[in-house]
Amino acid sequence: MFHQGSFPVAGTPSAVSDPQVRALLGKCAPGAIHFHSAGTTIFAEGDPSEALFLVEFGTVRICRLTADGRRQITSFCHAGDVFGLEAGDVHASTAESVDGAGIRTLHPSDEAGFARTLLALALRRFARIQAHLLLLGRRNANEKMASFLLELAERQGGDGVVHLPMQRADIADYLGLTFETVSRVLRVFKERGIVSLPSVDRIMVLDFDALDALVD
Amino acid sequence: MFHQGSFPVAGTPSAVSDPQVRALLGKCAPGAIHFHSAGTTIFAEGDPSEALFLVEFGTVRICRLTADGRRQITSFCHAGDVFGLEAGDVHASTAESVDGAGIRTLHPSDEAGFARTLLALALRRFARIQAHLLLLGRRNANEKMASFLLELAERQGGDGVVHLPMQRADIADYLGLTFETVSRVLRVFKERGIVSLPSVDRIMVLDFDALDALVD
DNA sequence: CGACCAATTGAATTGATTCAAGGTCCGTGG
DNA sequence: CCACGGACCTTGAATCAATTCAATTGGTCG
Repeated sequence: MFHQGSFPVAGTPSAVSDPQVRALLGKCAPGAIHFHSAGTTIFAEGDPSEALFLVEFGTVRICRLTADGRRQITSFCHAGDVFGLEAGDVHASTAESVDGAGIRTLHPSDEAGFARTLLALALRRFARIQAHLLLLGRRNANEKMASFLLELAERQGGDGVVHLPMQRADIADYLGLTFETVSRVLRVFKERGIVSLPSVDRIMVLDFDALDALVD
Repeated sequence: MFHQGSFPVAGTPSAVSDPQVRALLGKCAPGAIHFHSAGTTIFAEGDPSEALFLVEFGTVRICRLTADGRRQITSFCHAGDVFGLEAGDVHASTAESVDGAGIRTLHPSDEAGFARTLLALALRRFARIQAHLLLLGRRNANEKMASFLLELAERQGGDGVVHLPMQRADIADYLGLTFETVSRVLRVFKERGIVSLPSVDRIMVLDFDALDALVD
């Protein structure tokens, strides 16, 4: 079993394919990689914002809570994603490891051109979040789930077998649903022959067209 | 009645109080102000993204549509707000005048430091949108409406009389509701003595604490 | 095996929507 | 000046999608 909490691991060089993130790495003092075991907090709402974070492996959820405990996950960050960028000097969201994640801390070495690199990243994130607004505000449970599966499938780039590093409650809080509804929608998809569910954390997409039809 | 469409008006200097926007203005060639009458499009999804826009007066809605016509308004922009910033070279959203708006076009004169200024703006917008995600995903109709009223009230900075430049359908599409629900929630607020409704486009907030209690 | 946590499934409930009238406001033209 | 038309808003009743509540099943670890 994984050790609890966060601890440093070997600082192997990042193999990041995204050119924008590579550009960012070139402008940062690369920190050590820390391992955060499943469920642990990387930073919390209100913590001072001092660095950026790069996901080396694993999955991170970025979330916010209402006073009475309802949670909204604003994004999942996978290997190669950068998170922790904030408008102010404290974090507005909490970042938690979903499944055991290796996180590299990036301390910006203040150069010219750094803002430009960061801007590109921020704008890209911005675009994704705007798409998520449409999903949360105007799509039903089936459409939300279809969108989520396609997002993961594209991200993982594979043959159609999608790995779910997060549990049902996380998916629910990302899509603005309950975990029971997530479960029910998956069953409906299975009954319709759109997916099969070889195990609880893997989904095999059999009919991409059906999912595409749902999202648009 | 207003002339249809967009036409130039006198290029009086902007009186913008926000320091970040002022900084941006200093790094841009200030374009002319165009007047866009109510309901007209400033730019549409897919249009090439070539400039930034500053709201001089009036209100602008930024929105996205699903294929079957459902609409999500991602933000309202009021006087002093900048919009039109995009990750790619085309607009991902549509911008429309809500009530007749004066819009100044800003062409970035490419200087050092421009990215930094823009980054600050983008991050601020980013923070607001993230808050909106929580609202759309995890709040009920009353809480959404309370949040919206407080947002407008703060923006207008006044005594508690809030002006609504947009109609019910716009509010609904911003909050992920139907216009009927917006209407009903306002009635409930009135019945509870939280607001009074002197006219259809003005809301007088009588009990800010009640609204605060709803949003958090 | 037994305990525990996650996921599934069913049944009842409910918050918001849909559908359908009315009502209000405002500008236009007789 | 008032009647008319149209756009927007309000309100009510019925419906429905998703939630809530409650078991039950499945999987994992000590």
